[in-house]
Amino acid sequence: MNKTISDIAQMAGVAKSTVSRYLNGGSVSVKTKQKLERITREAGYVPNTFAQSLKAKRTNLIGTIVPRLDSFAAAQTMTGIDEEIRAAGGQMLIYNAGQDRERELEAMQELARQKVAGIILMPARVTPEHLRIAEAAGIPVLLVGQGSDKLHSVIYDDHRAGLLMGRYVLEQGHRRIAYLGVTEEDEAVGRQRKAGFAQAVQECAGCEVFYYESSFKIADARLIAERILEECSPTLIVCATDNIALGVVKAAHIHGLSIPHELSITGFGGYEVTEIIHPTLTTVRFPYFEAGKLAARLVQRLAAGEEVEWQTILDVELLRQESVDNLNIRSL
Amino acid sequence: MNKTISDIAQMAGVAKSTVSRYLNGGSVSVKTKQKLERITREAGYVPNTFAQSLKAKRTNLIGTIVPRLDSFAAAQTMTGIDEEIRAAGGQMLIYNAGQDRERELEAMQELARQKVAGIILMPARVTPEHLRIAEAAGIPVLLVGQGSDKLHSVIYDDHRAGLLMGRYVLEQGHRRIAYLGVTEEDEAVGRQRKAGFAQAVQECAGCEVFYYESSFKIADARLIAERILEECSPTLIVCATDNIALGVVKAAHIHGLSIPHELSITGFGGYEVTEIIHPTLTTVRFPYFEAGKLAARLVQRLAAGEEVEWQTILDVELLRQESVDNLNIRSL
DNA sequence: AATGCAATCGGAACCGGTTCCAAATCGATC
DNA sequence: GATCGATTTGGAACCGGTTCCGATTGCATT
Repeated sequence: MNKTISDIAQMAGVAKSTVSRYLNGGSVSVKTKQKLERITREAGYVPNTFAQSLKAKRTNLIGTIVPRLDSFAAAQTMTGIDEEIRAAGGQMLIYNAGQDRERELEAMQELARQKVAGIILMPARVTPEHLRIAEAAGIPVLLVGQGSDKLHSVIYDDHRAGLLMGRYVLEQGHRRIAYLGVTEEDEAVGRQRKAGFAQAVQECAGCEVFYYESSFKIADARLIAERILEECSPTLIVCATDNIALGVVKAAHIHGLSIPHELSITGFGGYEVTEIIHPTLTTVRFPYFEAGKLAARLVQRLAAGEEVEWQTILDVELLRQESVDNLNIRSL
Repeated sequence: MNKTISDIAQMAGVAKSTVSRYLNGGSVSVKTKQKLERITREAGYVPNTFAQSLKAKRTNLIGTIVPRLDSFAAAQTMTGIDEEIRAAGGQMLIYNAGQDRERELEAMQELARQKVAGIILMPARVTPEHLRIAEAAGIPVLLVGQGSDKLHSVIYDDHRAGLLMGRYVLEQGHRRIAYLGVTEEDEAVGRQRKAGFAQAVQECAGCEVFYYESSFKIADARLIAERILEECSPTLIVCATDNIALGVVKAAHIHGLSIPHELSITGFGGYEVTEIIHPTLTTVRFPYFEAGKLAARLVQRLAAGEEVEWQTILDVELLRQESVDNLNIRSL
């Protein structure tokens, strides 16, 4: 049913090499060019991608491995990647790892099998296994969100994000603070953000901080928040992600605590929802979309054999909104 | 650098047809089986997908065309599709149409070119162009969210959703209501939901309803909400999507209106955020995830040449939450 | 009209698999 | 040890393109 290049060649009475040359802009006489134009159009000819890739030994696909599809950060990053790749005439193949390291590794191998031009990976943690597979794959692998000294990466300044947030809330007069973080297995979110925050705390005398840990899920965060409220009744809870902050907001509502007067809350991420809820959530904006665009550009340059910067650190921005009370004013 | 089947054959001292047979579970003696097992492992052989697909003339890819990547509904649906396809050993290729009909059509053609096994399409509207391309593509196309008498589809009971919501809010005593909908070009969201709601209104005497229209964007909804509040000061605003409802919630906060006592608000969708915000949003839950799973199953069966039900209507569920005031109690 | 050069074209090989068919091998039986 | 049938194997064709190379054609020049 679908026409092949040989069919076209036969219909036009030329060799298939001529048809191929016509299709790829090789030297073809005006006469045959016109004839082939007509025939390919009438026959509705579309070249077979596999045959092309088989010969070319490559594709214009960029594989993207995301931890999950239904997260704001992942969605924004994917949108950025997609926009950039499409502009360059390529395509994005999305692989959902479902927050499972095994599947992340499988995905890399599978994408390598499919000879994608490059892989963009958003891992929770970079393990030696990742490096091994990336090396064996023989195609460029670029990390987003987590750095590595062995792979190219686009990362956020998580340390500075923590520092900015820490300094800001201390400025606002908070001295009894709970930090609700995530596992330290996550270098960027788990360690760096916390480290930045801890540095800010160190710069300030007489501040008591209680560290807690949650998963990335809203429901989990909410449960831990209840424990925090019982155990140490802080004036503020700094949450490692906006989603965690949403869980804490929920817990505060349930406890009947008004935000920010009875409990201040902050997040990290800059999710759209932070501006929608009331009060709006003070957070640090991470440029997910821009990271996606940049990652796509870089991985395409890598695929083309160019040298690119080893690591790009994207800047973050503190968004001062309504969920943090200014204790200085109140105590006047 | 990458080994081919011929390399393996040479190393093992057999014909490449034997290697192929070994790989695909054909009849091979125990001895050569063991030898090939060892050699393929040591050589790290991985078959070339293109060569396989070229011969097989098909892939195990399912193409998914979404209107946008950063929407709750799309993310949930994609997650469902992905889960189901992965379980069947297939893969999902995501195409982001960016809410642009032209790109939707392009995507269909491009996916057809790549000989995907089937296409899952989430269109805002089904046009004759869609049907034409779907027909020409020669591969199964399944719609999610919008129906058509020419294509297989998985849809939601939008009419019933509107009806349920309408009846519920009328039960709660609301008689001065604004309905903030979307363009009627969108058959499901724009027409059916509104029609269901309108039917409920018809069943009830003495109810005044004001119809407005917004885009799907939170920011737009917020602007229109301000106009609604000025123009007709309803006791309740029924919004065609949860995102629109979020925009209205925002506007209400800005106007200092307390929800639900001074203004009740409802949405449609059942986005996660509706349970997080305070007050929680009364809405109708749409089974996006289940729709994705079902769509994936169906499109795979279609790809296998099986007959499947032409249209599946998934049921919706009213979620009574806190954003609707019960006027009956108040007026006692 | 013969010559030379560039533009155009056809044929064949190749990419890396799968599959068909015929040939070779094997073990069991007589 | 010859015969038979079942297994196993090798060879070749094929999928649908691209590309190399040599042959043909066209055109301008002498």
